[in-house]
Amino acid sequence: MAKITKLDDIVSLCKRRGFIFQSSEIYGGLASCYDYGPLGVELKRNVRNAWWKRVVQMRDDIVGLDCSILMHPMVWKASGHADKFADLVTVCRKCNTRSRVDHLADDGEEHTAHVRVEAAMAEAGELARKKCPACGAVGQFAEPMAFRLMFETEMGANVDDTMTLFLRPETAQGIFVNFRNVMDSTRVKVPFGIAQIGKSFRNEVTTKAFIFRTREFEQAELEFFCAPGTDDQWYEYWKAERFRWYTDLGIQGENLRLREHDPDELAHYAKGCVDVEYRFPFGSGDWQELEGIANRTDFDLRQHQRGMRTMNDWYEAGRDLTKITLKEEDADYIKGPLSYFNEETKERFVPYVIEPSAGIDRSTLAFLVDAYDEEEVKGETRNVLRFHPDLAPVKAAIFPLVKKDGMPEIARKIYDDLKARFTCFYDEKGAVGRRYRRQDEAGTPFCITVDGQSKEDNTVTVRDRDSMEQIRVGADQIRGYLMERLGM
RNA sequence: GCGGGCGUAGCUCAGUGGUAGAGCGUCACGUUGCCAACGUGAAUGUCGUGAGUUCAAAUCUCAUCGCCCGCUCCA
Repeated sequence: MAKITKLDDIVSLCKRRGFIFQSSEIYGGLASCYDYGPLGVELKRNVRNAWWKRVVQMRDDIVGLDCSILMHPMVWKASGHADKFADLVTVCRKCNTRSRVDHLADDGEEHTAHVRVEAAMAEAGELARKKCPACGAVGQFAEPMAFRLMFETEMGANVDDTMTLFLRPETAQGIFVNFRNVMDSTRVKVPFGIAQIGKSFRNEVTTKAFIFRTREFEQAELEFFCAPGTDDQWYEYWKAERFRWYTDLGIQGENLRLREHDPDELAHYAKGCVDVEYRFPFGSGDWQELEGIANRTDFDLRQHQRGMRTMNDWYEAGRDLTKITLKEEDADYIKGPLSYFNEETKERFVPYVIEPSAGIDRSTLAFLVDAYDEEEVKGETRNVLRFHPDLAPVKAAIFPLVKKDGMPEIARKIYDDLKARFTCFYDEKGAVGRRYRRQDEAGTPFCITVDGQSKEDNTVTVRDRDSMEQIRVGADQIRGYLMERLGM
């Protein structure tokens, strides 16, 4: 089995078959942005739907949400993004290595704790005595560059009355700020989860690697709220459950793994974090993150309780986020507005959160790469995408063997019937063998062919993508047959 | 942001100053009639973009955009 190993081959396949195009290509392209073509949009939608079905539809303890990309600026003050997503970076003039100012220490002693951007600014003045962690040169740093990791935009048509907003860098915060609303409207009880799929935006320092790291990307996030003390078991549960989702959809086990973060790698609020990683064929064949599953403790809800208490300061500071600091927590925070009351135990607490956060674009790429296969058939190379039926962009293609003798009419009728149930493709042009192979490269699981015999006994052939074997099925049973084989 | 490589048809690529090409794919017709068959014919190019040098630029120079690899970075 010859697997493609170069990213270029994948990019080429994606363009050739209409999965993924460079954004704004006729204008020379726009860095880090990609468009999904006719097959790609179906694939990506299927990935999204597979996630939603598993995480929301099939469960009675999780509900969905779809919140706006633009949110109140205070959301990002409370979450910490407004501070931390503005890291200062400097370059060592001697070795050209870039370092974050807040990562530098005197005489090169390393520390990785995040500090507020104001503090980093203050530190920037002291670069003269900082040591480059790469080459050891002291005081060779250039003027620090401020990286705004959140996209900014303005709301308001009247230029004199606009407010600067951020495009969300993650969908999770929209869930936290709607925690109260969902609680009040849906009669859910802890433990329960809120799930959301949507676009997020980050000004990544580096992008690259095709659609793996882009500045505009789609996330599928679940915030699963549980009682303190039960968080460890739910964390373990979601690790296993999320890993299984990928393998159930056909990712080969040897290309997938869970990687637990080291304690010093954890964000300050996280109690535990594990990545679901896939071995992508780019870079040095490195394992790359598809999804992170974190135990975020009660950090987020408590932060938003602090944010709610800070609103007056924000107004008084002329709505300038940079001029305020979050108010300290109420001593009685556990009874705050985002707390939960358990009727049975009569206990009130701020729920802990387990967060599985998956990248839809990354997963789509992984499913695409993993499904790709080449095999030798009679001296010819057959390219085939062995998608799981749930993910296949087109579920069945319907052909007349030849474009005459009434075969197209019968095939059309079958096509019209099937397309109401799932995505189908009709093709009557050229040799049937070529049509089969084209569908192989699109990953279509089944091809239905109407031939001479169809008119006599009302049967058609069903050709299997993976084995290339054909069987005859009654034309009036074809729908049920396919639905069953497709697991629908 | 640094270093290296690359950018010519939908894809893979050839083309080192003098008429823009090949294979594959696509389309049409014929033939065939179950696995990328064959025959004939056809369409498709801002040679990434812009400027410069030159009688003449895909080719030389500069700038710029984009992609890949390696650093760096990365909740």
